[in-house]
Amino acid sequence: MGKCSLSGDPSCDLIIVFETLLAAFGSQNWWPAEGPEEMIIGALLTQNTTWKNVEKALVNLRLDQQLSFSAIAVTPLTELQERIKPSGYFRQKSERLKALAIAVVDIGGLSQLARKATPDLRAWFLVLKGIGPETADSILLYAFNRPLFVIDTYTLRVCKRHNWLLAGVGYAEAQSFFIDKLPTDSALFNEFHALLVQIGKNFCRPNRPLCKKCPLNRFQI
DNA sequence: CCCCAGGCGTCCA
DNA sequence: TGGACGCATGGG
Repeated sequence: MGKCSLSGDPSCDLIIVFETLLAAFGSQNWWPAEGPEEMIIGALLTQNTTWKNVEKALVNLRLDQQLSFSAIAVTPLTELQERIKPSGYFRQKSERLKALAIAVVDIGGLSQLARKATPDLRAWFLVLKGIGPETADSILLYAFNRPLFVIDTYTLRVCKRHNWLLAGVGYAEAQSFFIDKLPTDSALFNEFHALLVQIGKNFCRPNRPLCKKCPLNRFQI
């Protein structure tokens, strides 16, 4: 329990924010996927895209027995495009997803990847086109159980709306804001991020003033 | 009609 | 190094 870095009030700790969110929304049990491969595929498809549209693409892939890297690695690009079309950017995403699948297959699967990735697992993913910091951290946290805090548009928006972070703050600084104040705990990071998405969806619409009903209002500066 | 969604790569100053 | 812009479908 660090001292309060949110507002100067020692009672106002990020852990208290977490407890408040957990009480408001309950355990989220993320990521919504059957296994690590499905999780990673979903992570790529959900970039700047609603999860509802991603689910349609995942259904298409599942029905065609294509919800695995081994299948995607050898599927024709045009077929892959048809399956993932509902999740948008299908030309870009199909190329990137197939390249990722081939890379994973080449290294011998996810368990081999976890052992052999150099210089480390995060860097291995970041080299691939279409995998940036958020997608890489999501994969590490939700597929590999590594304690990295994921920063997405919801998280950034919530932090800035409540004045925890300044408007210009980017990914790395926002990530430090959380990991520097929290115990290194992948289960905590997992649940916390999922809860921040919930608060973002429900009480933090873009280009709008602070929502009066937001459960986090007592943590403002 | 508008804006938005669980980003990222490229380009340009 | 950082801010615009394109990518694309589907929903409110």
